[in-house]
Amino acid sequence: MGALRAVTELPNHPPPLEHLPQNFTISQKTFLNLLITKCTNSLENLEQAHALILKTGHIQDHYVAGSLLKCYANPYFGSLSTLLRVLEQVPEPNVFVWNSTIKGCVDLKDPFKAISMYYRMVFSGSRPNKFTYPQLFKACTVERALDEGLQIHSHVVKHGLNADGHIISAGIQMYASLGRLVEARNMLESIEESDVICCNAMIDGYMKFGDMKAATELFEVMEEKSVSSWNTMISGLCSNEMIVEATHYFNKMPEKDEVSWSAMIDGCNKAGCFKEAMEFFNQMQREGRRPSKFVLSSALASCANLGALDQGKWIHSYIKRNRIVLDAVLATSLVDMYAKCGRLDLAWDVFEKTKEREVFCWNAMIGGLAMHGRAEDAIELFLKMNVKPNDITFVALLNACAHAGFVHQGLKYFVTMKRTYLVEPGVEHYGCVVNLLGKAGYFNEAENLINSMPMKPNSAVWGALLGACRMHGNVELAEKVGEILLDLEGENSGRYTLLSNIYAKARKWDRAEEVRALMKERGVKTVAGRSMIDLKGVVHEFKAGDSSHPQMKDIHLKLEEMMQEIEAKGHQPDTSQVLFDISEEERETSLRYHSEKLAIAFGILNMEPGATIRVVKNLRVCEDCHSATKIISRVYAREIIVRDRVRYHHFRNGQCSCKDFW
DNA sequence: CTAGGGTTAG
Repeated sequence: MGALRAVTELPNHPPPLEHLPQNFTISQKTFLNLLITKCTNSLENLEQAHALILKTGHIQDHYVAGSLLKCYANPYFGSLSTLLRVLEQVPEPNVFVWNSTIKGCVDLKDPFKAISMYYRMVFSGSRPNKFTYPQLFKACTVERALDEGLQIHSHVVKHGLNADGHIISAGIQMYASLGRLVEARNMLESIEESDVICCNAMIDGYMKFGDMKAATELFEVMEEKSVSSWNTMISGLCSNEMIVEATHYFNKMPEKDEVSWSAMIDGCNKAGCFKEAMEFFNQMQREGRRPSKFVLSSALASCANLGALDQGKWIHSYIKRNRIVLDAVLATSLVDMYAKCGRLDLAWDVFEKTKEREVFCWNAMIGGLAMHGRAEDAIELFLKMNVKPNDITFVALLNACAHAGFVHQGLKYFVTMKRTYLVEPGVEHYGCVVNLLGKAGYFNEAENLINSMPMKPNSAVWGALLGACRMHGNVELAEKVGEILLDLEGENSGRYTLLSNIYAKARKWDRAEEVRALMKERGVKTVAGRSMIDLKGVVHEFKAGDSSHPQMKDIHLKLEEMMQEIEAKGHQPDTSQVLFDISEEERETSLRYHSEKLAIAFGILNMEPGATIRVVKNLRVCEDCHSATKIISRVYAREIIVRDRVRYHHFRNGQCSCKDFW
């Protein structure tokens, strides 16, 4: 503000004439320019500076006007409408003013506007330069606008700018992201000297389309590789689930930076290797490297998926200890971690303290409540949202309704999401509603909905219906849906398991056996059930049939004892489904227990009396385990929290929070 | 005169 007053007073207090520099107006302009670049901390200041610029006529100066435009492109309080209004105030914009406008449109998330501004620029006779095109290619990338991209490319060639690395790398990215790898490669070949960044962009493009061979070949022939080249390889390999190869590059690279660690840890997460991700995070600690917010956020995601509450808490305290700013993303990661580790209370603490809540943060909290079956709270929170909900929000909301059996509420939100909130329902929303209807036993309505979908129902939609058939023992429909599913997604072992279990429960043993035989015939491998439990910061993992855990003997003894105990208290073992989730080989060794029973026994064995046992399972719980766990919670006076693939089960005193509805 | 490119997070 002081600076503003000073400049306002400037014209009234000119320095003595003999000291007036010849370019006084220039220096005033420079001062103005400095002022507006320092004014970006609030819209109010910026508007005052803007008024001053208009009043003094400096808007005619392209240098000043360009800087002003840049300020209005600020993502915090900039807005496209003011940006464009400022442009209209600039007489005969020059190339710099146009470039600032184009970049502003891209930064303010209206890339098509950027392209149309370019056309206006060309039409007005301003000649684009090498600074114009990178932003335009970026705009085409975001909008997936191939036609415009081709035209812009031809302009680049026409202006003789097709040797500029900045432009070419943006062009490569555009073509590659649109799957036009040949065009991207041609662009790369068109520059004479090899440019590291262009090569990296090309490698990234190959990786995104799964062409690891081409990516590796290019990487090998590169004369000079930057750290980013290695990083690009690592994240590309990880996104193609090639963790071993990525690790190889990670270990081989001559120097690692922040991004290398982040790419490796997040890459493991993306490939579903959460334990490996944690190991890299721990390795990073051992090597004394300070994790960036990217790494912390990825590590929190690993904790969330592993149910590693202690580790997650440690990261939270690390963040506090080191006074790392809890930005919107990091706060959301924390909310998600706490919710997924079964601590809604702690998730809520973080959520409540987060000032600038973006839609992601709301989604994490609403999704967390949904997972725990707390539909009323999820709906209440949804109604308090002060930002526009997005598609994910409605997935969370509809799931909340489905978990709690709120059919009418769910249907209401399904209708209003489009009408009131202008969010177009996608196939996943239809899946949620099919799940909602099916679980409540409205099979006709669910089928009608599937038939009326504007898009082709995917396997998740049919899977939701099959799940409902299991709950209600609807064998006829299961048969029909199963056939569709095994056709649509013949490689997914879970579908065979579910269908076979439905038959088994209806005592149709021959049909159950047929499904199993079909699976074997098609060579589909079962996904082994795995349960994880976090003990003092170390995640222990159990698989049915895997006796590698050092305490396995004690665990089995404990389990035998537990089973006798609960059978005496009325638990009737249901063996019809127990054995199918594990592979043939394991079944022959006659293992009686699903992984979560092993994990629970381990917990009872090792944790202090009364401590809550938290288990995370990769599949859904079976009925036998569910009813056994209920009784265990009563007999052993333990709270047991099991997170399955879809939701939470909070067992306490012989009851489960899902009210046996899952 | 100013400015532009690749790899990492919810």
